[in-house]
Amino acid sequence: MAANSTIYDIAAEAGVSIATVSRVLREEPGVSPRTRERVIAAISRHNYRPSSIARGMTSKKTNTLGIVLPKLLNPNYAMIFTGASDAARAAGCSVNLFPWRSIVGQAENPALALAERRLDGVIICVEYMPQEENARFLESLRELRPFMPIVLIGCVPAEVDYPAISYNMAEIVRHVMAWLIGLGHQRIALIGGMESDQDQKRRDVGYLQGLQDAKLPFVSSYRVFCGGNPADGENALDGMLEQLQPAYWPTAVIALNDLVAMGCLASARRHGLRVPEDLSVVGCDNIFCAPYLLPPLTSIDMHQQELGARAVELLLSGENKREDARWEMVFRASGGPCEPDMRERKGE
Amino acid sequence: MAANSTIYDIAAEAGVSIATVSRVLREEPGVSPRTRERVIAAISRHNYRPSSIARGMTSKKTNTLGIVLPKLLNPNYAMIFTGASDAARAAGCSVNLFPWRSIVGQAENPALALAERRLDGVIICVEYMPQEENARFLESLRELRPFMPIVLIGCVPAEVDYPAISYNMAEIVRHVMAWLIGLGHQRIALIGGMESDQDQKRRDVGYLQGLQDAKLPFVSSYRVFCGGNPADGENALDGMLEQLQPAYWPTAVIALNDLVAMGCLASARRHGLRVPEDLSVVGCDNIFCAPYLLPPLTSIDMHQQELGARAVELLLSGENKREDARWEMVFRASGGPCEPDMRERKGE
DNA sequence: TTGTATAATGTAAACGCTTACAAAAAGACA
DNA sequence: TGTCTTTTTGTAAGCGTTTACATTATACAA
Repeated sequence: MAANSTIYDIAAEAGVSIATVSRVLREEPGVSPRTRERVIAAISRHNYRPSSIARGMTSKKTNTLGIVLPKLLNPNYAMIFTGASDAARAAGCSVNLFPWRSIVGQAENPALALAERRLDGVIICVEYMPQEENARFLESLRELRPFMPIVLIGCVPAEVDYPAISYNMAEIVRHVMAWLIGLGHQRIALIGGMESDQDQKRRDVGYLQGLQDAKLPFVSSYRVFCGGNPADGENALDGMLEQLQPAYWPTAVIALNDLVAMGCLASARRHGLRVPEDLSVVGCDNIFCAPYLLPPLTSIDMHQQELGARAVELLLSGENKREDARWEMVFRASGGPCEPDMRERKGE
Repeated sequence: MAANSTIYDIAAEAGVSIATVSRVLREEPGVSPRTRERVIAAISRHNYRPSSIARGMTSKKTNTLGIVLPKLLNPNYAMIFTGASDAARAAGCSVNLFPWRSIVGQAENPALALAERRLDGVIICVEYMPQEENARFLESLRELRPFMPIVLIGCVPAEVDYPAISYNMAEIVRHVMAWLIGLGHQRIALIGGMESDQDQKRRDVGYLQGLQDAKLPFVSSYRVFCGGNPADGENALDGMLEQLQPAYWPTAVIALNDLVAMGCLASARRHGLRVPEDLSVVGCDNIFCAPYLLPPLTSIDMHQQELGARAVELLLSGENKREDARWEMVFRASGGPCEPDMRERKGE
């Protein structure tokens, strides 16, 4: 009746040796039908389940993958996790989530926190990691690498030689810039991201390229660093608008992600700006609430569940290759053509 | 240099026995300072980390808790997870997430999927579980219980004798009903939840009590079962509105959760209903986007992070007691007084 | 010096499995 | 019937720790 009986109990009960029980457990051939039946009966009588701990001990496999994510409260990462978890389950593994903070809080060798779990592999999302910690982490990952397959997810610099599913934020932002500029926008703000963060560096590159492509000047007031939550976006846009004459207000903003974009919508509304007529807003990640905001949010869909799933597949394949993540722009009402600007005429 | 060296390697390197290394590892007293130092040096030279697998083998502790949640894509559960994860970390444990589907998909004894992991305890969120599967699951939990501490989270019926942090959805819905009725609403809809789901049963009770308290009739059209996503809420309200004469449209809806409420907002908007003037909407869970919807959503804050944290504490305390979850109503623009109803006058 | 208490270290078994190898049983065939 | 295969089953070692217990070193008193 015990869910915690051992293989010995089952063997005794069925009148066989533990090797035979083990064979039945692992569905190995070479067990006579009669014996197999007796063993199965004993197993179900005891509600027996082999200990994954003991199994891991001998087989050196834990059937467990790890995934390191910044935080789950952003639905973006919940999607990645879900995709990874589903794919792993299909392959007979489960996925352990390591919030970024929990492992980087560790001593001088953060990745060792992963090492002691003896995972069969680990997926690491390198987004949002502050530069310095990121560097330390990648450094300590080097120690881990010989013993645990690793796959990176995110805006992974070309020189980082790990298997990865990566996307190029520079390219994405440049694309959005071109689109906005094509709609007539000339004053475009880039909001969010920590200055020190890797992804952000790439976003900046794309932003500057976008301006350059259209021979637009770089205006430093249009470039604001901030955290990744709605309140951060709200404060950031508030600050920008309050610092500038209305005549110089941007006509479009590209937000770090949809959360920041949500904050921008709120700030715009509070400042009497209509979206998209007075201000176009573009977010990123296409989280579930994007279509339900007012106006619905134009965003970049990063296909996060697929991303998570592909990371698992790459991890299990053992190949050391880099793949590109899929992404696409989802057009909704919050992004639109630059309208004739009343403010400009009013403002002297 | 190897992150996967064993205690023997360290012992050899430091010229001591494995017992001594083990003592240093576990910071036991009774190791001379000189020896300790040598061992520590060897450990860091090798980047050695004791295998948690092997540790679990002897110590019978895995320092790992499990948490079973319906899904992470609803920020509600991401919050619970985050709270639990943080609290667990503070206690030196990590938390494994088991999506509900992944464990209920199992054979006839779902809880055994948890058993084989030899977790130090497991938190189970019983929300949304379809009645039949829920029953099977609780049944199989009985087998697990003698060997693994269990804490339930959710609308746990009084007769279920498990340690739990529970909330009474009947009470909450009744409270919301009283509030809406106090604002003059007479036609109140209850939208969402699966008919078979335990929580939903309690919501129904609260709804009926609320009507009874105010001597209002029960109108079956105002009662719609549906899934928990925005699209479900949208379809559900669409269906209700299309089925009824505008004169009989509800003036308020109580939604299963904020996702469903989001869908209701969209449906209302599409039907030309102003919120809250024509239709008040109340959600549940107070997810991060609730304040950013238009109008901002009145919701029930379930203090989910705290809930998760308390579940962990209860689990680790080993006490078999039931605690009440905290909750409070958060008033925002989507819920308001019942306005003189133009529709009623227009409709013949 | 010897003896005794205490601190430091070592030995070996155990945890619950897997697996290589050995042994026994069952068939096949002469 | 006996011999040789083939199938089935069992034995024992090993995985990397912890831990009870044994042993040795050290300190101190007599």
